[in-house]
Amino acid sequence: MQASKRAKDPLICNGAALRKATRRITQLYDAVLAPCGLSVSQRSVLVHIARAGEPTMSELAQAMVLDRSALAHNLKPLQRDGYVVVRRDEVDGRSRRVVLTEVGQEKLSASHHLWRSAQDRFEAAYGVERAADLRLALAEIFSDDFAKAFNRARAAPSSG
Amino acid sequence: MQASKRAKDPLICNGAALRKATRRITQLYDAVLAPCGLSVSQRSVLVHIARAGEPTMSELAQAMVLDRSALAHNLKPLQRDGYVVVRRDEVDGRSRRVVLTEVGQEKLSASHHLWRSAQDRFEAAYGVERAADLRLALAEIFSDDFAKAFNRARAAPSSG
DNA sequence: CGCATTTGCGTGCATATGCCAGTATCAGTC
DNA sequence: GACTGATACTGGCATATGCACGCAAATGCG
Repeated sequence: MQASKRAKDPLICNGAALRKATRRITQLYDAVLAPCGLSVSQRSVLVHIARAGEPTMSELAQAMVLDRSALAHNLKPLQRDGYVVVRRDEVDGRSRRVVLTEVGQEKLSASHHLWRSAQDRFEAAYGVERAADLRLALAEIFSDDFAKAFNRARAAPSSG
Repeated sequence: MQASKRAKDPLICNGAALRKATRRITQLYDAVLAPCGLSVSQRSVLVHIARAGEPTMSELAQAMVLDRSALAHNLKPLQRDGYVVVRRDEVDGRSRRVVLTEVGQEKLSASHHLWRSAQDRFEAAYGVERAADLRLALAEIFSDDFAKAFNRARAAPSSG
């Protein structure tokens, strides 16, 4: 009956399960973050920029496990709202560096307590330790090494 | 690596981690599924329809943890390609029932070995048991009960 | 220095996802 | 049987995501 019982079923797609969980968590976090006007997705971009300093488009896309063109699209609303600016790299004219503006930094700071609230709620429901373990598992999965291992792994000869 | 060490950091957003892992897995699975012309997302819709029989839009959306309007949009390419049809419910004229066509069933069957290949690769890299545990964790997270627990867990006291 | 290749991005198109407003339909009331 | 409220769905708008293709700039080669 329960979906949780069925989840052990090897016929359940890992990708579909991941997508469903992501949709749910995005909804829950977005609802909590709503008052500050940032979505989880948008806040994640600002966090990654702040973490990296002034990354190029490629560096930022790589860090976010995001397609370059998708990143370019995602930056548009953030540029429009004045949270980030993109400028040509001084050394390599092909590269663009993404920079967090003052307004963007303030917005990010202002979003922190709301994000913390959402995170706390998640961990109250799921468990602090379990959440940390989950993040570790997810970090392994989205790592470049994992993608390499996936692509190296030949499909197991199905019994038939 | 540092990335995996940092994942334990309580300042890492669970939502962002989930989104990154989902983007990665979607890319990996989609690449394997490409020959059959279905994406993980599209195949997941067909799987859920097959599993449910002839669900209404609401039932299908609920099962997929997907917004009703999002589901309606997602069905359009599948209708256009003749994999599903949507018809009014005989009893309740407001409801629409989503039905898998012959072509849709064949497409789903044809995609199975490709999906199995992707799933096997994932589990070769991540571990069969660990994958089953992950699906269980994800199923817990996207369950309605979890959403209720999340929404109950409020730090701020409600006036009433 | 001039040209072919490589590299870093942006654009256009298609799909994915969600919110809100509007429409159609059903159930209950008088 | 018309009015009222609830329910199921659709459409419009905005963002998210990725692929194919084209542009601009750096690099390698003669």
